[in-house]
This record gives sequence, C-alpha cells and structure tokens, in this order.
Amino acid sequence: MSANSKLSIAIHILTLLHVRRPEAISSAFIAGSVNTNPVVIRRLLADLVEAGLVSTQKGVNGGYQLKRSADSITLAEVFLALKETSVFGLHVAKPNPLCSVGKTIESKLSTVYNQIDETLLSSLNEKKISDFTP
Amino acid sequence: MSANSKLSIAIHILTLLHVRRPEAISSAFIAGSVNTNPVVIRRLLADLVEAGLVSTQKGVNGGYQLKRSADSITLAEVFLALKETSVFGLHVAKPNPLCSVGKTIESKLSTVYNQIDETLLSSLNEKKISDFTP
DNA sequence: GCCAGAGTACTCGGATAATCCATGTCCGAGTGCGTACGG
DNA sequence: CCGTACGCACTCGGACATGGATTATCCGAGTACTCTGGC
Repeated sequence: MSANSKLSIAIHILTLLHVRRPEAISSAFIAGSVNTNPVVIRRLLADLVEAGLVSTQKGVNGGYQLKRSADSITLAEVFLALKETSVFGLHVAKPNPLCSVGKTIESKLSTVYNQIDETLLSSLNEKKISDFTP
Repeated sequence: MSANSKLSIAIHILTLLHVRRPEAISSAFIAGSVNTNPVVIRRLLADLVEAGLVSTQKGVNGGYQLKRSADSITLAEVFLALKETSVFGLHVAKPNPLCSVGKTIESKLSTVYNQIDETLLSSLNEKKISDFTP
C-alpha cells in the first residue's frame, strides 16, 4: 500500500466497525472488505488502539470495536493517530549548512508546512467517521 | 528519499537556481547543497524541465537555469509539476463491492479528498519560490 | 601574430546493480466456548 | 441432573522472509573551452 493510502484504509475500517456495532470484528473479516492482508489491518489498528479510538479483544468472538461514537471521531483525530505528522516531509538528509540556501531552507519550509498542516487539520476536523456510512 | 520530501527538495533546488541566477548550476553542485546524489536531483529536475520551470544545457558551463522569475512560481505549480496528484491516496486494491461499506467508500473518500486538495492547492498558491531566499 | 581544427574536460540522460522499506508468512500468547466426567 | 475442569478453536501481536520501489553507480551523447600546429 502506498504510504498515503493509510488514511483511506483507516477510515474504511472505522466505518465498518461503526456499521457493525456492537459486534466485535476480526481482522480477517475487515481484510475481506478492504481487500488486503489481515496483517495490514492489524498493524494499522494497533495505532488506532493506542490512540484510544478502538478496543481490542483476543480469543473466540474477539476482534475490534469502536470505543467512541462515530459522529464524535473526526478525520483529524484519525490522521494524527496514524502518526503522519505532516503531509510534506522535510529533507531526509540534512542540507549542507555551508550553503546559504541549505542553511536556512529547513526552517523556512517548516514555517510554511506548519501553516499548511493547520489548514489541512481544520479541513479534516470538519469531517467525521459517520459521514462515511453507506 | 521518502515520497513526500520531493516537494522540499524541489523548492530547495529552485531557490538555489534563483539565488545563483543567471549562472547555470550543475546537478553535482545542487546535490552538494541538498546533500544527496546528483541522480536524484536530475530525476526531480526532469519533471521541472518538463513543466517549463527550468531549462537545461549540456556540456561545459552547462547545467540548470530558472526559466521564470522566482516570484512568479508558486508552490502549487511546483507541486503539480511533480505529478503528486493528491496528498491522500485511495485504496491500492479495490474494496470488496459485496460489502456495503466497501461498495461506497471510494466515492465518498474521493469527494472529501477533492475538497481537501482544493484547499491545499489554494494554500500552496499563496507561497512563491522567492519566499525562500535566505 | 592569427586562425583553424582536433582533443579534452565537463555536463545531462538513460540503463543497470544495490539497498531499503512495505508487504506477506509464520509462530507464539491469550481467551472463551464446548465437552466430558464426576458428584 | 448439575457443576467443574480440561481441551480446542479462534483471535491478536510480534519475529522473520520476500518483493517491489527507491536510490546509487556506470556508461553513452553532446557541447564549449583550450591547446597546438600551420600559415
């Protein structure tokens, strides 16, 4: 899965948990709907569990359940839960500080990216999981 | 380089070309400032050349040059030149159409993502390459 | 002294190897249900 | 007939291979400067 499709899959999962509520859903079942491998689902759900959006239960009749109501979960929360700190990444290797551009570019980029991220998060904040129910 | 750092590097390059104008700059020199491999620079610049932002010249004293003024190039243009169509990707594998959620999720996601992309592009449109000069 | 021509150095661009990350497979840990046995 | 205890099936979660994509190296094509030789 390309890195930036994680949000799509996360939304898909949460919508599914919402529709099936209060049933506990297994990663295998979710994978069948998303059309991918159960491990991908589990890895992604680990982040959502950590963020407190989902609860998990091992064993027979176990699986995943929404911990909160679907209309209280915004896409911004989901996005942050996935630890995708910013849509744009800075340089992987530090630019050359001996170059006048390289020395200053990262701080200037950060400023711009922070503004953009704020705008993006406020957009994401207006959408809820319940908006995706069929 | 992680996929989403391409914009950072592109901005870095264009800023460098602007500062050094009207000199022709080689990919090796740029790579020294960005701190990566010249091939990475060349591949990225191929997109910018194709988009008409940069001109290229082989041979001695050759290199890359800005074709337009730095204050006329917006980040939105650069972003589009890199062919990064959207910050968020849809599912790589088609969701299961037999599932009610899977059947409708992609069109709902597209609607939301399109709105977000518009917002993002208008943000990017307000910033220019000249904003990054040291 | 001046001009011409060949050589050389430097550049981009594409083809090929190497590395890295995401994905898939496997196995262990934990839980709840079902069943069987004893009272 | 009822209760308890054991076994089994099903689930998540982490460790280890595998494949594709990104990155780095190599080689070819093109251009301009320079140097040398002849006039």
